[in-house]
Amino acid sequence: MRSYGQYCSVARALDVVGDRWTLLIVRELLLQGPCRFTDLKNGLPGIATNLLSTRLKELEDAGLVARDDAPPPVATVLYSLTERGLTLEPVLHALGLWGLQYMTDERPGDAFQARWLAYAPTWFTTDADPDGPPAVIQLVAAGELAVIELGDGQIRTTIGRAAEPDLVLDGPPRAVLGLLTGAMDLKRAMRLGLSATGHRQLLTRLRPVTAAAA
Amino acid sequence: MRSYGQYCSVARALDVVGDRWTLLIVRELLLQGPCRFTDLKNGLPGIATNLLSTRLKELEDAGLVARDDAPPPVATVLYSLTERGLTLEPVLHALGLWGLQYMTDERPGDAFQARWLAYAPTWFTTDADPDGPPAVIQLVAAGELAVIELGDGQIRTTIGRAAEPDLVLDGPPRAVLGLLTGAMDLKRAMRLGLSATGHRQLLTRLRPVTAAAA
DNA sequence: CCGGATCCCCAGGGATACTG
DNA sequence: CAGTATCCCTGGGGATCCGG
Repeated sequence: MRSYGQYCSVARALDVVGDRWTLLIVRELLLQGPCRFTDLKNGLPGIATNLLSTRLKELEDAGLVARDDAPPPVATVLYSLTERGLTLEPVLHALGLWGLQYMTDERPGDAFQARWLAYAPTWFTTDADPDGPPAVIQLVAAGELAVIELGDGQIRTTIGRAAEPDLVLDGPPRAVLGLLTGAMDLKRAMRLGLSATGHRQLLTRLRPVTAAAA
Repeated sequence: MRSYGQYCSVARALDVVGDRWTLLIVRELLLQGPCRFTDLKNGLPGIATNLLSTRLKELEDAGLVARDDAPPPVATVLYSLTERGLTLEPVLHALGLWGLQYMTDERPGDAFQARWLAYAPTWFTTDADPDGPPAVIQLVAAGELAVIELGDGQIRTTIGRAAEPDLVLDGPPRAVLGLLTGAMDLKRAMRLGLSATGHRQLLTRLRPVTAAAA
C-alpha cells in the first residue's frame, strides 16, 4: 500500500494493515490458527486468489505472518501469525465490537461461517457468574454449528456439535448473535425465529461487553 | 466501498470505515473537534480534495459525521463527529497503540503535526502518581508545540506553548515520542538529540500503557 | 481564500483461466 | 492443492478550475 506519509502511529498502522482484505486475513489466522492457503481462501469468501497470495507475501514481509512447511506426510505450506501478528488481536477486537451495531440486518448474499459466530462470545461477552458450574451451550445458526463452554470464569468456544449441551440456541444468525451480544432480548430473538431449548437461565450468565468496559 | 459480503462484525465494520483515508479523517475530527473542510485538508497532508469531499459525504450518510452551518458571522460549514462517530475512538486507540512499534524511525518525507504528538500522552500513558501535584510539561518536536498537563490523575494535552512548564522536552519527534511511550529511556532519547530541561523526575509519572492493559 | 467539482491518468483490486 | 498469469475495471492521486 502507498504510505500515508504521516508521522502518526495510526497512519503508520494503516500503512501496514490498512489494505483491503489484510485485516480479514489476520482475522482468519487468528480464528483458525496455522492453516493452508485453501483454508484461508475458504474462510474469506469473495477474495481473489492473487490478492490472497499478494497479501500473504506482504504480511510475511511485515513480519506478521510466518510461512512454514508442514511436517510430513502433509507436505504443504502452513500460514500462521507471528508473535507480532498476534498483537493485532486488540485491533480486531475493537473493530469487531464497533461493527456489532451493523449486524442487526441480514443481507441475502452475505456469507456466514461458524467461526465468525464462535468468536462473538469470547470477544463480546463475559461470564456474569464466574464461580458458577460449568455449562455448555450449543449454537445453531443457518446450519453453522458452534459450542460455548462456560467454566472457571472463562468463555471458550469451538466449532461443531456438543455431546450434551445444557442449552441449545437455534435460529437465524442475527437472532443468535443479537441474543449473545445483548442487542436483543430473548422475546425479540424468538420473534425472529430463535428457539431456546434447555436451561434458559444460562443466558443470564452471558454478560455483553460494552465499549466502555473494553 | 464495496462490501465484503460477510456476516461478521469485523467485516461489516470495515465495510463502513475500511476505505482509504476514512479512519484518518475520523482521527482529525476526534483531535480537532468541529472544523472546516480546509482544516481537515491541512490535517491530512496528501489527501486529494475530491477524496476528502467524497469521504465526508460517505461518513455523513453512515451517520458518523454531521455537517452543520457555522453560526454567523462565520458563514461556513463545520464537520464534526456524531455520537456514533465518537464511538470509533477505541478503534483508533487500538490501532494507534499497535502502530507505535512503527514509529521508531523517521522517514524524511513524512509530515508531522503537533496534534499527532499531543494525542500520544492521553492515549498511551497514564499518571503513575495520580495523587501527585499538578505539573506541566512542554513538548517541542520539529518545531511543533504541545503541552501535557498532569493533575487529578488525568493527563490532558493541548497544542501550543505553556507559560511556566515544569519540564521542557525538546528534540526530534521519535525521541520525544519514544520517551513518552516508554519505547526508549532518557539516555537513549538524549543520544538522539533530546534535551530535557527542568524537573526530570516528572518523567517517572508517565507510565506507558501496554497492549495488555488497554 | 474557502469549499468543493471536474478531468485525466495510473495503481490496485476483482474475476477467471491456467499451471506445476 | 497452491498458487501464478491475465484481463478488465474501479477507485484513488494529482492538478486544475469554478462559484461564493
